[in-house]
Amino acid sequence: MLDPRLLEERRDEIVESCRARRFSADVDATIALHRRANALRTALNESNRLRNEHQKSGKQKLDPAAREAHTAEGRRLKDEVAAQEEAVRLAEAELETALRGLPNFLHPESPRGDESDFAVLETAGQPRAFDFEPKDHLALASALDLVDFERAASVAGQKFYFLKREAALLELALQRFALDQILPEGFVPIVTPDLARPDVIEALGFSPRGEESQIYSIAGHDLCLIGTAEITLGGMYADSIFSEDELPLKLAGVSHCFRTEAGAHGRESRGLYRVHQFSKVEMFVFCRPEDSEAQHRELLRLEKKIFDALEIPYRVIDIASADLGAPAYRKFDLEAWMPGRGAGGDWGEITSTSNCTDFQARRLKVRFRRTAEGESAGAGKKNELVHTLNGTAISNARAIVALLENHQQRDGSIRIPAALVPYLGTDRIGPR
RNA sequence: GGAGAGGUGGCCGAGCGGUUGAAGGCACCGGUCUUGAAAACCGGCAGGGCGAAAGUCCUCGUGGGUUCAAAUCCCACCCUCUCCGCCA
Repeated sequence: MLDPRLLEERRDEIVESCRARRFSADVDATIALHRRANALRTALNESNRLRNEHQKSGKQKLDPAAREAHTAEGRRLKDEVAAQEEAVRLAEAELETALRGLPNFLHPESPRGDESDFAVLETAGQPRAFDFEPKDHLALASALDLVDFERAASVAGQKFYFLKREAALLELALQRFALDQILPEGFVPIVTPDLARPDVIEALGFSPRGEESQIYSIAGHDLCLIGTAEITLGGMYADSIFSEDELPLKLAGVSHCFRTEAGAHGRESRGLYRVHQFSKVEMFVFCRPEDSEAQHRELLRLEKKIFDALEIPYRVIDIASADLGAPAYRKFDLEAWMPGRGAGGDWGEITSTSNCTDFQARRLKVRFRRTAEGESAGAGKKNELVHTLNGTAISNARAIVALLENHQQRDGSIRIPAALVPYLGTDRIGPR
């Protein structure tokens, strides 16, 4: 959520952000709502002040007639305040709804345009030149008996899967491998709940309800399955105040992720690429505003480190404005080369890292206290909102796709990159 | 799921229906003292809205209610803890 006080001051930027993200939102109407809510709030304050004064005067001894008059006036003031409170409540609710429709500011360097208008920041590794016809991960996994979509469909439905044999171990190995890559950087490893309350999900900027929702709801309970540990990790510190020396706080969340993939049919989504459930190690950072850009680069660096070690070619893209979503100020994705994707191979998203600045922190009420360095007085400093960032360390289903397709051998076996061998316990899967 | 206890400021913890936005302690900040640090002592210090400021308003889990007046009384809900049951 944006700071309503910045609406007028930075109106043009917000309008530009809406346009660039293809958000239809009325910024000027929101400004008007903010003004109206403020005016009503100020009027209510004045009424409250009068009421407080009246109440104080009621503490003295009064003769019966005066007491009766006083009580009557007290009732009148009470009713007046109640009416104004209702008006304020409505106005503020309206403002909040409008505010929720506004996206974050846009990083000046984020490419403007649609999904396909991303900028390629760099490419690492070379797509492998095969001396045989490479298969896609589904063919490879079927031949090696690593997945079972058919039986999963009968158990849970389409787009669920059983991972079998080395694939099951690979899932666990990748998680621990990814954790070991980032823990030395100061991340606290955390296994989070896989469910969360709708209000937490909303506070992080996701929509738990509605036709288009990517979020599963639990029938009979006020709970949803999380789409990412970003939700639980962000919610973990909702309504808290850090001291400056606690920042940056870096969390490495391990969770399952669930997505309805509503409206995703027909897109390139064979096999494990787009599924309803996968597990993920997610990095989440709370930091000072002045540090968030550097932290964003740091998350990107760690993502690259992980896929470098997995010997998977990838490119880094700077996501274009219309593909950014509401909370992200800027977003970088890693796209791995997937030889089995499309006709002759294609890039496929494997990680994503976003700087959400204070957009999530505002609704979550995550703040920090500066330790008053240099300031003369030291007192009277306001607490500030932190910035939040998130980034994928490893997202399992897609990491497995990339591993199988990139490291397949002529005989149908899969070479395991050296860095992963200690975790998986073998340097090769198959042939069978 | 059943029974009981409880949710107060960054943390711990007091709080007769009005004098309590809140005692006390810890932490933190400033100062005195000290070669320096510690200790001791003095002072400051909840969060948020509106406002240039003075100031003013709101907030004692959440939402209702009683009252001229609620952190204090009543109701509902949420959460935590203890015991019992069930269970990987």
